[in-house]
Amino acid sequence: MSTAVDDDLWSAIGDPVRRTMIDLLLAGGPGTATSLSERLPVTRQAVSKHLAVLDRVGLVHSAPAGRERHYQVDQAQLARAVAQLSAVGTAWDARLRRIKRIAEAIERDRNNDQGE
Amino acid sequence: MSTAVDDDLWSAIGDPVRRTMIDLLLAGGPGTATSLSERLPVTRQAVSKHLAVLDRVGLVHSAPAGRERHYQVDQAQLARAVAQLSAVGTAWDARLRRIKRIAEAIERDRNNDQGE
DNA sequence: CCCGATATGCAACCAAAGGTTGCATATCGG
DNA sequence: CCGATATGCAACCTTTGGTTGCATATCGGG
Repeated sequence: MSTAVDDDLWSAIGDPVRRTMIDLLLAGGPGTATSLSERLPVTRQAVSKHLAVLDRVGLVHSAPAGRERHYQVDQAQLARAVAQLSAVGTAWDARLRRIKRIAEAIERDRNNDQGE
Repeated sequence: MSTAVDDDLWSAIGDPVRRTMIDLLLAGGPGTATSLSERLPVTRQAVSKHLAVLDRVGLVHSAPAGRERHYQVDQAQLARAVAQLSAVGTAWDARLRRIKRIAEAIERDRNNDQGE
């Protein structure tokens, strides 16, 4: 079951640029649109839009500091996003294992029939 | 470190409709664009486009069967995608723990300074 | 064998999202 | 006070997800 909020979280971290931005903010601490854009293949304005998206879903918080605006990751919300990721991952993983188990069962049955 | 192929995998499973499609294919076995669209809030044509995207990154395979075309999940590729998910998840998780540990260390130092 | 029903595929068209450039505004610092 | 720097806002372009309409192909009963 997926809620609208969860889908928002997913699409927020689904963008590769936004994932890299989160990486940079986690690795280097709080940063600005300008400082992030220096390490990304897109312009400051594009970064700014991505930050707005991340802010809207609560993955980052911002605070004005003079003429700059500092952004930092909301750790609780990111932890929640990580939980979403691993939830989908484990769900698919379980399905794959179940399918494999069934396939093996069928294989065994087929061998039995041939043996009769 | 992310490669172009990995980004393709990510963006493929980043779309909520495509994630649901994979869920449906895993739960119900092989299906067609028409059968999937009956359980999704989008038209058959939209589903068809999504299937083309999933096919292009190798997450599903298709085979014509009379007037139908059956799609099924490529288990190995999906397993790889799941690995990508959990890799990013654990990386962020590790960063979060490290940040928390550093914060606690700073807190301890501050208390020590006050004690001097 | 033929014809209606069903499953696809292809094309045109629309709206939202990601990206860019250009310009206006605000703050820092000598 | 003034130049340099950091943002914010707006217009515009391209890609992507979604739709409708139409043509094509196959299945099956009469």
